Amino acid sequence: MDTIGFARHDHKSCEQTALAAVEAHCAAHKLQFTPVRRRVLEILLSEHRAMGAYDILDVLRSEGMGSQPPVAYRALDFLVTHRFVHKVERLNAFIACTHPGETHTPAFLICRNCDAVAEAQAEPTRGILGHAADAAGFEIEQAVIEAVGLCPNCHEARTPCA
Amino acid sequence: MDTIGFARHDHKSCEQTALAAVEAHCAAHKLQFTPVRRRVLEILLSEHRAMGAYDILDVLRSEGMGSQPPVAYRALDFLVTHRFVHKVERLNAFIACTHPGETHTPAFLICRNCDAVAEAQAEPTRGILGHAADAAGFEIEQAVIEAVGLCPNCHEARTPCA
DNA sequence: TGATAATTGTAATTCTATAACATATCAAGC
DNA sequence: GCTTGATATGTTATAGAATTACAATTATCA
Repeated sequence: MDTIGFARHDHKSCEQTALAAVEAHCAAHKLQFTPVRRRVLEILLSEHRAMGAYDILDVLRSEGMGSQPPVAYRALDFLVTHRFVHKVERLNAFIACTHPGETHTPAFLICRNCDAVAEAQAEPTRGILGHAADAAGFEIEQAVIEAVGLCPNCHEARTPCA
Repeated sequence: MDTIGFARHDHKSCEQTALAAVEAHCAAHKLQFTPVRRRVLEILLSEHRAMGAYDILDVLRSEGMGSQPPVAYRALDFLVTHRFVHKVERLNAFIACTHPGETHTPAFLICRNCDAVAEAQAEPTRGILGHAADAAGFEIEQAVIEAVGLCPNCHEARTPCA
């Protein structure tokens, strides 16, 4: 329901809101929101799409902030650990969280045509998966939920008169 | 519910059943179930666990069936395309389907301690994810659903007197 | 049989991620 | 303020996963 999804919207404001939320969260939990970490988050927020670690690294490099993979991966580790950024397994890529700070289980809608990614919400411990896990005696700690398909824009483009 | 899951069971028979089902499906659909493809499936069925492409390649190599990555990846492509094998994105690994031939959306329960993987069932177009997709105008074609946590065996080992 | 498509073999490369170790910076107690 | 231990960064090298490109072979079917 809170899939802002594939619609265009005011980047600047969602970017600033997210950044402020992360800043607040770090301050509250005594986390070091260092320049590299901040910059990586800013890059992801401003691009507003899933980016590979090396794409991010290219930007960092061009800005003189470290040019070796571990620099990017370590910043991403921090951001992912604290749920400010999510990893999209299917794309081996990373995307800024659309509502950092809140606890949640992200689910992603990935367009196979344009690679756009929208973040939705899931509740893996409920529903069929939850029942299967219970039946198997499996304790779910974390879930990767990624749907691949066509986003509204690409879907429209392919079925002109539907 | 049909998570045979983490319990021990008769490998030999599930192996043969699956292989027969794949053979039948290929015959019925005029698919070329070539020696390499068959061998890769056999390896995955007999190991009965998620294996990396290079693990599989090592076995092929030791048997003189091709020693370069594309050999393994192409066989895996075929097997994944026809749903005889699934890719576990979280592990960059592949696992034989426990009920090939039937159309289904696999969901995986991955133990973070012993890397055991159980296949369960999901219905991504239903539930919260389905609603979110509908709301966003997104058409789900395929889904990756992977839960990470502790399997019954490892869970037990960690909480001795629970 | 001959033409076409599908599959396999092989070499090289690209993309993704981590290990290991040195250096620098931060945070807290003295 | 200084010391100390922990945390973070810089850098080199390497490991792991996957694909491109092209040649050679094998299957399929008219």
